Amino acid sequence: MSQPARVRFAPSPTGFLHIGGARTALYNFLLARQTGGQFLLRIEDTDQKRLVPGGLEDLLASLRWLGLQWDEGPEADGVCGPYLQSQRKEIYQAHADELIARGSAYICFCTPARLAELRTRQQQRKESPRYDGLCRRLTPAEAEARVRAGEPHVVRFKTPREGATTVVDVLRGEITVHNKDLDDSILLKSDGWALYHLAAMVDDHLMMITHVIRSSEWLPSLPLHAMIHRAFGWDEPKWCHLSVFLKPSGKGKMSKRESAELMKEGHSVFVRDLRELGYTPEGVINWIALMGASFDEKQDVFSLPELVERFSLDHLTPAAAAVNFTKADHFNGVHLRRLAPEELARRMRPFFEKAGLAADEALLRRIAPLIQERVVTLDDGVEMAGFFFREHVVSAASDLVGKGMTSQASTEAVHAASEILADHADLADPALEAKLRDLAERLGLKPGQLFGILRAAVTGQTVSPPLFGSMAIIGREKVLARLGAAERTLRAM
RNA sequence: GCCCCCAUCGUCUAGAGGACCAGGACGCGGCCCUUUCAAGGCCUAAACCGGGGUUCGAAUCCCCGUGGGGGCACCA
Repeated sequence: MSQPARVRFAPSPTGFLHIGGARTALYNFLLARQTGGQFLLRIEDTDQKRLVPGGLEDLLASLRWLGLQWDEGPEADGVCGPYLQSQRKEIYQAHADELIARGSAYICFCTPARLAELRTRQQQRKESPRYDGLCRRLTPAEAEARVRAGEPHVVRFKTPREGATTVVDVLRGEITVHNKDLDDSILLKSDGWALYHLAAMVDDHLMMITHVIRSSEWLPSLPLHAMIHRAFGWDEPKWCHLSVFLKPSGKGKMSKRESAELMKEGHSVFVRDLRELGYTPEGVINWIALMGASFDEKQDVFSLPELVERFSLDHLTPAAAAVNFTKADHFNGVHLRRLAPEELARRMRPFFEKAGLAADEALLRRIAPLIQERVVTLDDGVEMAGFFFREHVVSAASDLVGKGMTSQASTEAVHAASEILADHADLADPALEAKLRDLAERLGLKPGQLFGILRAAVTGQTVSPPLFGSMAIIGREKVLARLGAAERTLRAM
């Protein structure tokens, strides 16, 4: 085992937690647990304009639902707090000052208007938009005087103009860029707030982060981030940039509109939606863990503890991965089948209640084994087993007529079956099935023909959980009542 | 436009120079089991982006091309 890793998930609460963020959080969590280290949650909320109401709450709830509890962060105080960047403004300002003192940053007075104009000119000339370094020429005395005079200003990083910067990414090896291709990025805005580049690097250092595991959209600014660490004289953390998720077609990232379309098909990229759609934390975790990774040559079903055991950054792949919702269903079904029936019942209950069915827990517990290998998501049970909770079921007349049979023959079959069933106080009697098979034979029917009619009569469905198990749970009285109703429907044809 | 990253079945991936007529999983198709639907079991089809090198030997290393992705904000 490697040294204990101190890692962090550092989202910005500008929306609801999606599977990309969840997977980043998961890998951080796994490395921390795997190495006996700590998993921190830091909220990057320096840009108050972009915050979404309820975003933070959703984030904490989604992470907890997935089972990714953080060791330090909001609602889990630690020695490195506060863990909300909005409460760390002065820390960043002090570090910006230090960078200026070290000659690695400078104060810039250029107005947004000049910057915009500069950018336009550069684009017209087909040059990359970059700050021209005008304020680099200011002497410290000049700069200080203008600051004191109240002139608006930002702090920029003084990126070397010559040479190249090399940074090592765990998944990709050395990445080298020419410094001339880099910009003098802004570190501190004119309102005094730090930008991500400064805030995140300062916090990662102060919070003693050993591995920065984040989305690969940060790769382009990796050289800047490494230079910031180096400018302070700090040791760099290990950098690990995760592959991005592409839409199912593999062409491009998921857009907002596509996410809405997905929801209609029972899929989503948002954790809160997945939960509502009847996915389990186990299924979602398993699904996203394997998008961009492989932990075993012969096995791909894992629980969270199993993932902790096997996790290693070496198992991650740098290539982008297309999201595959069919696979989410598969993993969800697998994990649903792994649940103890009582647990399945407990988890399905809210979905029955949401559907307006008074789901008695004891009854649900008896039903669970019957539908366990049939449900893909927790809400599937409602459609599959709703008939257990309803007083009456309505069967379509056409469904009550056996395959290849007349309504007359079907009526007789229902009637004869009712008489046999009436003889059994307990429909769980194992002899019952043999008797009904005998009946089928006597009537010259295949078992499937008779059972099909009974299924439709008793459950109101053509597809249902096993007939005998279902009847045993429904009970003789109700079964006979439903059969009687079916007989009346058939006679009326 | 510029910079960076990536490239094995439809999809997620195994593969770190000979163990590969390329393995697993999802999905697809077929068979078995079966009262429906599932689940389960068995089987089939399906890939090393292209071109140059290096090497006795390349899916694996290098270069070029192509394709895909990401980034170029006083957002994160």
